[in-house]
Amino acid sequence: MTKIDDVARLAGVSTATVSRALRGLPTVSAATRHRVLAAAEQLQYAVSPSASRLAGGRTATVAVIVPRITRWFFATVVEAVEETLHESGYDLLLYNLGGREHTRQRVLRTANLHKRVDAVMLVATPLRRAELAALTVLDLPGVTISSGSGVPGWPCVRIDDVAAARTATRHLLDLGHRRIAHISGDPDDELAFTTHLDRRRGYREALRSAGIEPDPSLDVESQFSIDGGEQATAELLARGEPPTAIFAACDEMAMGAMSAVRDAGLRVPQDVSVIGIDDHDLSRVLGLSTIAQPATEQGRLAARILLDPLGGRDLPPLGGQIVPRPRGTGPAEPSAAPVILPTRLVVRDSTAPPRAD
Amino acid sequence: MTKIDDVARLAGVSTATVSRALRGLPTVSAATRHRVLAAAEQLQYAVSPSASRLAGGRTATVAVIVPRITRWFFATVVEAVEETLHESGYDLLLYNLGGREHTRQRVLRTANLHKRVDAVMLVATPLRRAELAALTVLDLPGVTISSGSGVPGWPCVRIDDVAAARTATRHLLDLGHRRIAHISGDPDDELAFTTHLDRRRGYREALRSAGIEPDPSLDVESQFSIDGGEQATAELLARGEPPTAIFAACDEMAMGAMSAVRDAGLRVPQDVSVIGIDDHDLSRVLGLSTIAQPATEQGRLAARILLDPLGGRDLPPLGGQIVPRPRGTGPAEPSAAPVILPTRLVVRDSTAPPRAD
DNA sequence: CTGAAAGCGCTTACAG
DNA sequence: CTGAAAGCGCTTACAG
Repeated sequence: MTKIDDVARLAGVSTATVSRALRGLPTVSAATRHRVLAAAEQLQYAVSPSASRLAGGRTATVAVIVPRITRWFFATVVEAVEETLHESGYDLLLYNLGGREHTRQRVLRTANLHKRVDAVMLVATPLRRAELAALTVLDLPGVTISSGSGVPGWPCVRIDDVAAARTATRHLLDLGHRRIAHISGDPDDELAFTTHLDRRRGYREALRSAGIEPDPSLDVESQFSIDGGEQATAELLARGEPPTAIFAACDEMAMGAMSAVRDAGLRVPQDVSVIGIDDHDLSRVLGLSTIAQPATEQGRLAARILLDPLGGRDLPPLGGQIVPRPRGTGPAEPSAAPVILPTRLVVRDSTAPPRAD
Repeated sequence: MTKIDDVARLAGVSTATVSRALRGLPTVSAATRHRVLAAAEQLQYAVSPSASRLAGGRTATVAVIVPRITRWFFATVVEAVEETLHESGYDLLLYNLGGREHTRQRVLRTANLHKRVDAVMLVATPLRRAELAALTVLDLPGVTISSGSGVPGWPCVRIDDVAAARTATRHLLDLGHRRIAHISGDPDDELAFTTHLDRRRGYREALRSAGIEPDPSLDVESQFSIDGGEQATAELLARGEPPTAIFAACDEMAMGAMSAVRDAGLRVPQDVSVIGIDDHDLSRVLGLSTIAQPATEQGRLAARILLDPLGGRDLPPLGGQIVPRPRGTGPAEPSAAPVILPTRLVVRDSTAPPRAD
């Protein structure tokens, strides 16, 4: 393979000049740059990332850590992040925790991230104390999306989960429901996934605002998945007097709920209304009412916030309609407020007034 | 940060010995290894990947290229690949083509992959001539999953798309359908995505075997997505005499088809039967009949086939029930036959005999 | 089994 | 605007 020396020789300049010209540094004359580019082109020269990283001290790589790439929200976020990162010349190292403890321990360790990436993006993965310490040692920049407890010094992009849950619950209340169940979060969740806690809080707040004391027997914990929603709902329907409406903590659970309601011989929404949070690709097809959250925008915005101080190539300046607050030019302030993106109630066919009996 | 010299000094050995001990090379005495490990532990030493890659000539990184990470099949494959790769100490660089031509040109170029990865995994992305040439120059090992035209010298893991489509169509024929429509693949597909061509072929073969000449007006092209399935079906139902059954090239299209059938005031399966291919997570919930394909197994197997000659760490030997043929110890033979994984007809509620009118 | 030394292929002060 | 030289932090023959 051709190396930088070959290009230097052909262009009749030093390797330092080749390096500068190829990276577009301003301190190269137009004529020289032109010759270097032509030589590199002719020789099909491609820089060695390892050598460049070792000498330059930056990897132009970001670690993106998600709980499960197969879930709608995470896949959608990653798709947006991938595009933004690659546009700016950054590589994306994907880590899928998959609920496996040993994976988590391997990934979120000083040794793994050290010198491997310039920054970390953590999606819906609140850190434990030891993990936080490991990252602190590295002093890496990073950004979190939808993470309960943020990382000190890292910006955070998210929605207001409490408000989203409140809106969903209120929609059911407005329709006249009083027995409103909630299905949510991993009970044995070692991973401290806090999203479902916020959503439960919003659910309870909305009920109390309506003068209803939350009924623990209408609050079932399960997995954040289709199967989880199905199981939780089956359990709910088996317990004495069934609810007239179910607020599921995410659309995938809501889909499982719809399925379980039908399996029990009941109809959605005539017998049981169902609402979720997300606006999953399939929610429209299923007629599922939901609180839409902007997954693509969260991914894109988080990636740009991350890249901004790193100085990505070809990155258009931050600003425009999606950024709700002005940002300084330096690194993010330690206690920067999270960037909250808006959600929106989408009413479809899965919610209706309770039967009048 | 602590470097290899620090560890060497503390352990009282040379850096060469530290390097060998840390990588588990056999030519280190137990006592020395022990001292080195203790020193590394004490200093919290983590090797610099860039330095190691530059000196060692291998990156321990694999590029995984998928059309769209947000689709069920690709997300599921990537999840399995990620686990297998990381278990073996390899990094996963994710590339999501996303149907964007410029992304594709950037990724599948000699310059991008050169020295960045040790191998490439190409999922459902048949290569064009120029791209093939670019990869050939690199002489990189690789593996393809579900790629129409393979890459010479690269093993391929896939299902038999023609047979899967034949089975789906035959299921509809067996139920008594005669007017069977097919909805499939991207018409303006610059990406040469050949999966839909194979599936169409299977559809036509099955019809002909049953003495039915395929009716072009029952064969509609669209996008490989929910929306695509919806549009194609709407179009189909608007054209004169509607079909009594629809075979969709993938489950996502089938879901769109179910939705469109209902939007047209018809019932599934009473008025129109629908079947897809995949066994998407949601297919069970939707009661969608389908041809199940093993996405996780394809990903895992392809990753292991890739890693086998590269010599991944901690990789259990290939073999066991999922590998249908014995493999040599050397690199894959140029003309190795594709590894075909089995599919399975799953009958649910979306297919039934046509109405007798 | 272990070490001294070269070398991997770049980038970065520094000097001019 | 450009070049000579050092250095990034490892691994790998080679020699012992």
